[in-house]
This record gives sequence, C-alpha cells and structure tokens, in this order.
Amino acid sequence: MSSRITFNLLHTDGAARRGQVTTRHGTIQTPVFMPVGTLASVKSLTTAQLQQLGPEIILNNTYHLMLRPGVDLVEKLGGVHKFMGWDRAVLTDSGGFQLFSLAKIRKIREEGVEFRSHIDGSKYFLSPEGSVEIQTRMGVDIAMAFDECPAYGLSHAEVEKSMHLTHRWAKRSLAARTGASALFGIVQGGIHLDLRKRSVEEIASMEIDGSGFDGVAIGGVSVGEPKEEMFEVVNHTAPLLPVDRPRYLMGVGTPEDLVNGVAAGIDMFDCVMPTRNARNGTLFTSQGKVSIKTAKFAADDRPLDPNCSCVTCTTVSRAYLRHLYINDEIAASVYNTIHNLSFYLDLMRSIRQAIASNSFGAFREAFLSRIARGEAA
RNA sequence: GGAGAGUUGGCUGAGCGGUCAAAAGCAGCAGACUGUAAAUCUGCCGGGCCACGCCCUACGGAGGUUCGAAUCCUCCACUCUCCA
Repeated sequence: MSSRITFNLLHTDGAARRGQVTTRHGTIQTPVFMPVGTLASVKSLTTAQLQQLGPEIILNNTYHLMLRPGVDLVEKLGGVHKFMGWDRAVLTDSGGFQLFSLAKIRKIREEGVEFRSHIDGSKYFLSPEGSVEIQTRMGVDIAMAFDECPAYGLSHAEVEKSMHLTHRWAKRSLAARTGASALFGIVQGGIHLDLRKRSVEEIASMEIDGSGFDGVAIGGVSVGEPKEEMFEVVNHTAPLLPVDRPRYLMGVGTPEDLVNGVAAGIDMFDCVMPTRNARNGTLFTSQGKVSIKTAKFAADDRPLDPNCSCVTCTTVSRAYLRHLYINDEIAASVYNTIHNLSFYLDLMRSIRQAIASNSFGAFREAFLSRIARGEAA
C-alpha cells in the first residue's frame, strides 16, 4: 500500500515546506509546479521539448481523455505514460472540475454525474468509482478523488450541501482505490472558512481499511472570487492540512500566487496559466508580465528576460517573438510556452532553494516587490 | 476608334435619396486569461469637445437637383473589361 507514493518532509522554513514525493515514475521535489497537459499533451510542445524543460510531474485530465481517445484505448496502448512517451510522473484530475466548467451540459445526482460530451453531445455517466477506475486504468501515478467544485457566489447552505456530496464521493473514491495509483482527497467549502475547516477534518481523517488519502488538495478556489478571498481560504485551510502528506492547491496560479501559496504551506500547484497565456501572447518574466504583441517590442532586439536561460531567451529576441505572434506562426506558441514553463519551473527551483537555506521569507518579499514594480522595460 | 463597368475610411469591400461617421472582414491598438470545449475572448479603431450628446472634416474632383446626396444629374480625371 505504501508503495503508491511516499512523501518526505525534508525541511520547513516558517510555514513553507521543502519535501519529496516519490512515485513509480521518479521523485518529485516540492514545492512543485505541475504543467497542465489536459489531453495527454502540454499544448504546443512535443513530449521531448517538455522533457527538456524538466518538470517532474504533469497533469492529464480524466474527463477529456475518457471522451477521446477513451480509457479502453489508452489502457490498451499501455497507459498514459507510454501513450505520450513520457516517463515521469502523471497526476490526473478526476473530471470534477469539468462538472464546473462545462456546467451547462450535466446533471449531478447522488450516484454521480450524467453529462453530455462537449464534442458530439453523446451521453456519459461518471461516478466516483468510475473516475478512480479510469484514472487507475490509465496508469497514472496520482489520481484525484471525484469532487464537485461549487461556483463562486453560492450561499453557505448551498456550498455546504455540495461539500457533503463531495465528502460522500470522496469516501467512495477512496473505497475504489486499488493500490496501483495514489489517490488524493479534495477539500471544498467555497469561501466559507467554517466549511473549509469541516471539510479538512472529514477528508484528512477519512480511511478505508486503515488507510487514508495519499495527499490532500484544496479545490474550489480561483473560480472567480477576489484574490483576497482566495488567500483568506488558502491561509486558513493550508495549516489545517495533514503535515505528513503532500498538500496540493488545485488550479493555482500566477507566479505571485505560487509564492504566496508556498508561504501558506502548499507543496503542489497546477495551472493552465503559463501555457494558455503563452499561446495568447502574455509572458511571465523576472520583471513582471509582458504582452509580447505590443508595438514597443517591434524592434526590440533584447532577450525577453535577461535573467532567464531558457531556449527562448537565449536564442531569439523580443522583436522576433512579437513577429511570430503577430503572424500566427506556430513557433510563437512553442517559444512562448517554453519560456513561461521555464519561468515557472525556475521559480519553483528558487523557492525550494530559499526554503532549504531558511531564506524563503526574504525571497518572497523580494519577489513580490519586484513584481509590484511593474513590467519589464 | 466603339461599347460597357467602376472610383467608399490603412487594405479588401457593402451601401445606391433621409434611420450613414458609413456593414463586414483584414490590418492596427489595448485588455483579459488561475484543477484547459481557449493558437481563445473582449474593447477601441476620421478628428475635436464642458463626450451617454454636440461640432468639424469625409464616400475620385468641380458644379447642380433636392428640405435633405456616398446614393440622382452634368462635366472633368483616372482605372478596368469587351469589340475593332
């Protein structure tokens, strides 16, 4: 059972934690940022390009892969790792988030969710057991419990009701764990701190045959709430999470969010932001966000970020990146994605070093003030 | 030489008496993006202002008809097609 994954907390600096998660596909240094590769692909990169960037774990998505190409095919082809030619760790989201983001085409019941494929409208049913089974059959290292992510703005009573459903589904998800994949529970509760506390108590103590979740995630944030509210939730919830298991803040976030999340005691993050924004022309640099499409870069022959050693920053200019973007060249997405992911991965490396040397507080302060000073010239 | 079609804002191109500062697309400019239905979406895009309204300049040029013209008439300039 303990061979699913192991977590070692190596060091703490304030609330910030430096650790290691060991999986069948290698060891992950935490705090970690996990690039999102929904359809078994980090958009615009080949697996080889991704490998070169060096992430130790990426995300895939149950909902999307079950629709296409389908779990039977992925399993038959040897699992997601073999399918995409990736030999490091994979975590899958359970599909719970798609109940939220594709809300128009689903019906939530106690047994699970009936929904229509956004691709062809055909009917599907996904239950906690089904989700865990699919994730397990796809051979992922870490599966997520099937949860409901309530929208921002619901009443306390509505969020509470949803949370209890998530708890019941969590129990069923845990019961469906076979041992092949690790399984994380998800804390919900919206922006209501009392519910968050109750949710942590439920999820953290949940056990089947004397064994609980392999990690605990905070879900249901960054769904439209103001940033202050999000961090109120994170700062309140993270300290309540088990010390001996990895803590995962789902769907977050900006570079500042990562730094602040680590400060709250989070070990794992994922977000589409670096990859999506890259494709949309927004790049993250050591001096803040840069929109590469603006005119001021038309003849700028400097590297995007002089403090970055990625392929993009060491081989092409801002002017070239702008040119590629303006002309809808595919290479624009490739270069931009390489840079943004490099920036995120470098940031996490720096964070880990700062924690290890007990200087995370100073690192955080310097980082945030540098960002606050604004965009790169 | 003859017959016909056309000239609209940076470009392509609608409009063919008032509801037109003028559709639409492109280009341009700005912004958004947080467990990816996203190489997507939104806004601005003649000038000016005491800007949810007003003024100026505008549909090749010059005149004219009309209460009113990008739209009708005359002449001029230029472009294209077809026949010799």
